[in-house]
Amino acid sequence: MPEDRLLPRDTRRSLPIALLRAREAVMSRFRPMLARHDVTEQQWRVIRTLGEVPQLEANELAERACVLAPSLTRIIKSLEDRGLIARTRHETDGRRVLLTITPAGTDLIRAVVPESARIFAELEARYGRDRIHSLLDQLEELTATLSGDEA
Amino acid sequence: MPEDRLLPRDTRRSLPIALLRAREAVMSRFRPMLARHDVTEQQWRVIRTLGEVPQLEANELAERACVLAPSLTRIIKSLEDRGLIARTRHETDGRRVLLTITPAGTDLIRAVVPESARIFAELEARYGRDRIHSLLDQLEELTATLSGDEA
DNA sequence: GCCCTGTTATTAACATGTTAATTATATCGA
DNA sequence: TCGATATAATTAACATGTTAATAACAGGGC
Repeated sequence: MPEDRLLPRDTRRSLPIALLRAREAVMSRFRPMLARHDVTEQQWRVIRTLGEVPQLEANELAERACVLAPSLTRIIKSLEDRGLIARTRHETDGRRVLLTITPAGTDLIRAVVPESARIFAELEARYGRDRIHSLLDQLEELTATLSGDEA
Repeated sequence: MPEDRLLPRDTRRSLPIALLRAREAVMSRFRPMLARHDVTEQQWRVIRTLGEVPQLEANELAERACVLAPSLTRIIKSLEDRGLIARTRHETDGRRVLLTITPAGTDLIRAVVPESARIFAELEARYGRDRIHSLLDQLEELTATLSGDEA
């Protein structure tokens, strides 16, 4: 067993890389459609998240949309300039920022959702609905297990 | 069933977001260690990949390390300046760039690998070795299915 | 040998990721 | 009330993602 090459583990079986590749394989199907609507993947997550509730505080929005606070600050600025979301100050706590979606924002959601559903349906047809749900279950369990406690 | 809220699909069951969260949960365990060695996650993927073969062309390296060409250009510049990798021109084809790891690069690998293995072992212990392999299988199948043909 | 075309890598321009520092506001306790 | 501490958001600085354009070279057909 010559050691001329260093083998960290099994690179072809790396969990982080497998997650990265799978994510890219999935997103490459959605990105062109989102680009046609002039939104990035992250901007779409923010808009869609705001479409689900009457209003959200910035930190909650960041958590749900899976974007870091500095990114959210920039995205909010951009989406507010485009009139897709609205920013308000909390009444009693001047630090907090409240976000809501605008009518233009809901219009965008209504335009994107059917296309998104179509793409996802084709993905389900290709890979199998039950297998996707099974995969989702395992991903959620992994996430829950690892974020359980810090160590 | 009032329609005051728009429900794209089941946001809490979004495959792209689940992959993103899982990836973040995993990487958050490795990032601090890599930071102590002054490399980013992507730089580490590049270095580790080069540690597995005598030499690689840039396009092959980008593919294996899962970084886009423009990112690789920047990373190569940085790692070459730090003496961790070496860049050569292909003998007969002036367009191609050949990359090899340097002794300093292999030193870094030797320093990082044990720590990486320790972190991964703890992850395996926590989530289960067989479950991780099962998850890897499914991720690879999903990736293969979706990148099978373009549509 | 020369144009045409395709390929490889780089650059450009902008958006986001990532960590640390900073600002603004709240809250608590003396 | 004041001052110390904590929290929310922003900013700063750098690295990477993403797409499009460009530069540099190869190869084929004439």
